[in-house]
Formats: sequence, structure tokens, C-alpha cells
Amino acid sequence: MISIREVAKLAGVSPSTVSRVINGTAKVDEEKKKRVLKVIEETDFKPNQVARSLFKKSSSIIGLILPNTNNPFFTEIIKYIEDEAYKQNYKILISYSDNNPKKEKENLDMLISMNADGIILLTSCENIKNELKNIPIPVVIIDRSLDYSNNLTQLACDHYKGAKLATEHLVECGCKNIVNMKGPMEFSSARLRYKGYIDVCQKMSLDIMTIDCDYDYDSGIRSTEKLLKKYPEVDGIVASNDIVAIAVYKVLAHKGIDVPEKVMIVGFDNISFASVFTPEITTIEQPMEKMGRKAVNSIIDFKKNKTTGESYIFDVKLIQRQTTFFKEGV
Amino acid sequence: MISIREVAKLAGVSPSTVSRVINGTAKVDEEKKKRVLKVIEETDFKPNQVARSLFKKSSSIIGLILPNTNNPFFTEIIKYIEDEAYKQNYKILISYSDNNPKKEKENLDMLISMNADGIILLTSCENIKNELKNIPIPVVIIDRSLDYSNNLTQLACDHYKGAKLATEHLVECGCKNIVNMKGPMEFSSARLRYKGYIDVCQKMSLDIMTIDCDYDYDSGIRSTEKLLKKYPEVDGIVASNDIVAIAVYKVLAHKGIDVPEKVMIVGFDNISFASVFTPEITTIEQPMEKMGRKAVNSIIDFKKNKTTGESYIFDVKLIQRQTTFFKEGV
DNA sequence: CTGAAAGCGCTTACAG
DNA sequence: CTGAAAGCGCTTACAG
Repeated sequence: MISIREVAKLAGVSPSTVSRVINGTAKVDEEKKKRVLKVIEETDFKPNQVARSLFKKSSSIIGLILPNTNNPFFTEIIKYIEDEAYKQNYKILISYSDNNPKKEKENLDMLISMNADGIILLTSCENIKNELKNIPIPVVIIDRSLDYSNNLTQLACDHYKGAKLATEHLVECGCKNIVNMKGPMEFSSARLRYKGYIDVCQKMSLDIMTIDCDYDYDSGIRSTEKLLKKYPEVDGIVASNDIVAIAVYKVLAHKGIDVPEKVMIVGFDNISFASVFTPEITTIEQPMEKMGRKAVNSIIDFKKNKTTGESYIFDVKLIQRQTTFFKEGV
Repeated sequence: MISIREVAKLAGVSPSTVSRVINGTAKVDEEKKKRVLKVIEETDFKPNQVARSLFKKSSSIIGLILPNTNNPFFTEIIKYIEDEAYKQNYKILISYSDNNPKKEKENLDMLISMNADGIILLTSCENIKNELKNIPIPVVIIDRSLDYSNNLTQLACDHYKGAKLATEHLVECGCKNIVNMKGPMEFSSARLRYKGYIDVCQKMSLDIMTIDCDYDYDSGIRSTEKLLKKYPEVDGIVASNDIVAIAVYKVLAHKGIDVPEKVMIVGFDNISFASVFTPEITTIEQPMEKMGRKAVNSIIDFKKNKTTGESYIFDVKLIQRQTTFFKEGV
């Protein structure tokens, strides 16, 4: 690989001048500039980013740590994050933590030691709080809220409202026995959604019926089996998310329970698969694109302004499809 | 951020010694070693990878360039690639080319200038051939074959056999009018599968019926509409891939055409969604895990042995599910 | 406008 | 076994 030194020699100028031409950091004699540009063109010279990073203490890399690839929500949001980063001349380095705190810490350390400019965290682990405390670069957490902040920005959709919308929708459709699939209580998303469900039930004087469930397909299968045993009268289900909603449907269909005639289902997220699945899933849409782009821009803003951590809540909306319908006479 | 120099000072040794302790590159007096380790522990020192990369001319990063996030095949294989890389102490930097040659070239250049140790390419663009010609790092191409090789390794599944298995299976199920959804002919995968289909048709004296189709959902919808007009007698479809198979099903279901009773469908890839969809999709399985891990190891081997480009074909198999069945009396 | 110098934080011959 | 020195390829005060 050719270096800036050789380009300088070929163009008959100093390395400093070549650097100035490349970066436009100072005026350079037109004549020399042309010569340099010509040599760069001819030699196909690419400045070594590693050397540049070492000096600048910035790599133009934003790290993205994901828990796994099981949930399309994660993979779909990547697209927007990557696109926004590309527009802003940043690169995305993705790693997976497998919900393993050790691996998560390793990934964090790796990104720091690579001079990453920031980290976007979509994580299920709450036990990285301490790791995050004195991290030297800005961190954006999507969809989880931790109880302190410094260089931390938190983005999440309005989970409370989402659960309310879902539950109210089932009520409007004519459901009387609505079961809430309650996510792990260590997640703020699950706590807020649970509260949304409870509040609607109380307002409407409905029985509160819940079943514990994680955010993945397998857990959805298991929880649905339990749900049907515990609440055979169920006629509406607020699922943990779309993947779980699909699992719920699979179990119901397998048992010959008609959806939506006998039991209605509302998911959460609006992953693209929700509208492709048969039946198409009624769900609560999270504004993934907005959230993804905001995550990238928070990090860039942080670098510019050194603003302190903030918290953003994104609006959600109900999208009705084929797993719910308005019953006759309601 | 603390540097190796300060660690050295605190431990009362030279930076060289600290480096030797960290990397285990030479024997160090036990006493000193302990002191260094203690200081590292206390200061939470992390060696700067950028500086290390600059010297080593290797960043332990493998770049992964994907065309888009539309096809779960791409996102599912990421998991295996990342996992294998993690085991081997490499990191994966992911970027998307949007099937845009300009962006693809930029990503390639970026990875080179970052001292990436190799690149894994899952691309739809054939027009990067030239870019690849004098690339200074090893490249692994998954699922496309180009017509030359040097530092290039090519991995692909046995597309020919896959298409044969799919077509033969439909014949065995009792289909008489089998339509092949023919992928873009610039892709070797599409050419090979087309040949597999043709060969079975000829052997079985079946009419050859094809319709052009890309590898994404929207294209699947459009092509299916055309297919039904052109071949109303169709009773079996070899779809471009699982996503397209799902699109085919959607259109058929919408028109009230029963699957598999009236028309049978076989997909390709065996993405995890194929077994979750209703009905579950009969498909040809690509060994994604093997391919993903091999891709990573090819790059590492290349660095070790400077082997020249090779080509690997992975075996496929048919997985029968609910979109095909053996008709009575066949 | 421009070049020589110093330095970003590491690692590895080299000499002892 | 160990330290001083040089260097990886850039960039930016500094002096002119």
C-alpha cells in the first residue's frame, strides 16, 4: 500500500501538503494541488484510516451492540442506523452479545479501544450499568431505560401508550377476557406495558389476567400453552411482541382455535413480517426509522456539543390487520 | 485514556516490558510481571487497538458487505459469521451496499483503509469484478461466482442440485405443470437452478414453463400475478427463494387457490421463517452455519498460509413441510 | 502558502 | 531478562 510520503515524493511536495490537499485544511497553491490530485488519481492512493484515527482519536466508527438475531426488530432497525450513519460519513460496527454480560463487556471494551465515536446499545442485559458508568464515549440505549445518566442518551417508544392502545382496541372489538403477556419485569418496556394494560382493565372493570413471557418465539409457544390452561375463557391476547404474536397464533391454530373469531391477538413492534404473515398481525407500530436515525444523530450531536444525556420517547400507533375484528353487535 | 507509558511509569518498568506482559511475546521477570498486572488491573488499562493496528497492519476486523436487509438469508448468516469471528478473536464490521455499486466500492475502500484483514461479500452486483481485481486483502464471496480468482474464495451451495431436488419432489408429489421462477440470469445461482429445473423436465418429459423473478418479496408478488395469467394450469411452483415462496402463497391465498391441494410450492434457503409461516414452507435448505463459519475461516487461513483462491460447494437438502404433499394415487 | 518536526500509542528488532 | 530507539502513516502547530 502506497503512503502519503510516496505520493508527496511523486508530486514533488511535502507530506504536509498532500495532507492539506486531501483534507482541505489549508490553502495550497493551485499548481501543486493539481499535481497532488493527479498522483493520487494515478496511484489510487487511499489515506490509511488507522493512522488518521490514531492522531484524531476518532475513528468515525459507531459501534452497535445487539443481543441476538432472533428478533427481526433488531435486524430491521440496523438498516436505518446504517443508512443514517452512511449519510453522515460514519461506519457501523456490529456485534452481538448473546445476552451474555461477559461478551457484552468485551464488545464494549473492544469498541473503546478502537476509538469508536460512540455506541448504540440494544440490550437485554441490565447488568451493564456499572460498565457504562465511566465509559469515555457517548452511549445511546434503545428501548431500555437505566436509572441514571451522564453521557447516556435513552430512546424508547411510548410503551405505556402502546399497551393501552392494544388493550383498548381489544375492548372495542368486543373482547371480555383479555390476557396480557407480561414481559420480564426487569425491562422498563415490560413494566410500562404492564401498567398500560392494568390501567385499561381497571377503567373498564375487566379482570386482570397475565402470563409471563419473554420476547422470543420459543417463549411465546410455551407461554401460550400455559395461558390456555390458566385462562380457557380467553378471547383476546396482548402479545409481548410480533414474534410472540405469531407463536400465539401457531399454538391456537394447532389446537383448532379460530383467530380472530374465537381469540383475537395484538402484537407489538410492527416488524415487516407482521404484515406478511398469514393472518396479518394487528400490532402496535414502533417508529423504527425515526429511532434508528435519532440514535446515530445523538452520538454525532454529543461529539459536537458535549450535551449531557437526554431521554426521548417516540410515539406509537395501532395498525389493525387480520388478527382482530369488530364483533357483531358491539 | 491511560496509555502504556503511564502504566510503565506506575509499575516502574519500561513501556516495552508492559507490552511484553500484555502480549506474552517474551519472558518477563515474575516480580515485574506481577507489578505490571497489578497496575493494569487498578487502572483498568486497555491497550489502544488503533495504535496496535497501525504497527501490525492488521486490525482483526473482517468486513461484511451485504446488499440489503430485505432477505432474512442475509441476516441469518450474519449470526454464524459473527459467532465464528468472535471465537477466533476477530470482529465483524457490517455495511450495506443497497445494491449500489458506488456505495459498494466506497465500503470496499473504507475496509481497506481500515486495515481490515479480509472481506466477506454477499452481493448482487456483478459489476465489482474490476474493483476486486487488485484488492490487497483476501475476499470471500458467498453465493455468487465470478469468472476469475486470485485472492478470492468462493462459497456457494449446490444450486443445481437444489433446483433438481425441488423439481423432482414436485413430480413425486404428482404435479404435472411445474413452473420455475427463474432468477436474474446474471447470477450464477439463478443460472444453475434454471439448469437443474430444465434437466428434470427433460428427463420427465414435462413442459418447461418459466417466469422471471427477483429474490425479494415484492418481486414475488408481481411475478406470481404474471405466472397465473401465463400458466393458469400450474399445479407446482419452484419459487426463487423462501421469501418469494411466501409471496406466492399470499397471492394464491388471496385468489382462493388452495395450497397445497391445488398448487404446491417449494422455496429455497430454509430461512427460519420458512418453518414459522402458515403454512410452513417446503424448501431446499442451504447450510448457512457451515457457510458462514467457512467464510470466516477462509480469511483467517488465507492470512496464515497465503493460499490462493478456492471454490467450495455446499450440499443442500429438501425439507418437506406443508406446501407440498403426496397426492392420492400417485 | 509550505516544509521540518513532533507526536498519536503501540510493538519489535537491537544492544546489552 | 530489559530499556532506548525507531517506526507504523497520518496530522497539525510552528516557523518561515
